[in-house]
Amino acid sequence: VEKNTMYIDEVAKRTGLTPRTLRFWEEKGLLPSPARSEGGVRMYSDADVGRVIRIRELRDLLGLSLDVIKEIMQIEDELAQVRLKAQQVGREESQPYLKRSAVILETQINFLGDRIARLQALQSSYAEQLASLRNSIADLERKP
Amino acid sequence: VEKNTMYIDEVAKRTGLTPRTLRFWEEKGLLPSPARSEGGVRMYSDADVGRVIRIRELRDLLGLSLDVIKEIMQIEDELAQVRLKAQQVGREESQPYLKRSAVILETQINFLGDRIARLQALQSSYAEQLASLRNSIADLERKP
DNA sequence: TCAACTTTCACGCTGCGTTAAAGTCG
DNA sequence: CCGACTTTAACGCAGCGTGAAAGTTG
Repeated sequence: VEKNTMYIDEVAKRTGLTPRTLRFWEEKGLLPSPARSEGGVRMYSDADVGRVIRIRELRDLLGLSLDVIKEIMQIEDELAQVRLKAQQVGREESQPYLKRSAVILETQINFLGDRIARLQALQSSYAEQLASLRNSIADLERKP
Repeated sequence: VEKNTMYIDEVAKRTGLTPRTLRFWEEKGLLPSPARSEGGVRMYSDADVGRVIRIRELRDLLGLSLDVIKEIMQIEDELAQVRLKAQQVGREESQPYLKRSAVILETQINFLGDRIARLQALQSSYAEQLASLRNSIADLERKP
């Protein structure tokens, strides 16, 4: 089912969200106002869906507030713009933008690394408890 | 500064939360009602602080709702109780509880593994973009 | 025309932040 | 008695869920 224009309910199903959430995100400036039909019904493209999925990841995986996500998305949009212009416009002009973008990406990567490490620590502590539990269970089974 | 009894503000500083949040969690049944002074002021122990930190991890790292966290904490409390009784009470009686606890721990471990994998995927995508960006920057520096 | 969607309000719930007013601690 | 902290109570805000009432789509 590969359509490049769809109703809000289709977007909701593809992203695992609700129409209400999509309208709310649009209202808050996280999503651009999509095209409208003659009667005023929202019509979405596949690109729109991609953006929704990106935002959902930032919310669910990182638990960021919508305000913070909005900033990140604006930075990513700006980054994409800069990279396009870097090929058309002059070299020296675009370089500082590229370096700024690199710094932003590094920050994100470090932030993710920290998160991952802490989750792994939590997982290890659970794994230890599980191993200890299994020993207790095994003891019980040896001497009934 | 190792006290085993302290005011709510000290707990707040140690956990990085606010007194309001601690009182709210207590009200919602996440934290047990702590001891009170003569005048009715809450007095916390180091053990209380440990519980707060555990809850904070579940909220920040996993983004779970307070209701879900409450269930998890109750399960962990029950697990601790069962493991204590398993040494006193009969063997056959405690075994099913231990096995149920093991299943719960496995579920948590798998959930964490999934989270970690998705975060690593996100990190990889950022790393790729960063590498690509650095290529562009290097190109600009070679032909000024 | 009819079912199944859509639209814009608008109120409700969670998880606290933030005063306000009064009491406790040292 | 005083300043810093505490108490309960209450309203406010974000991020939606959940209808209600009316229009659009096929």
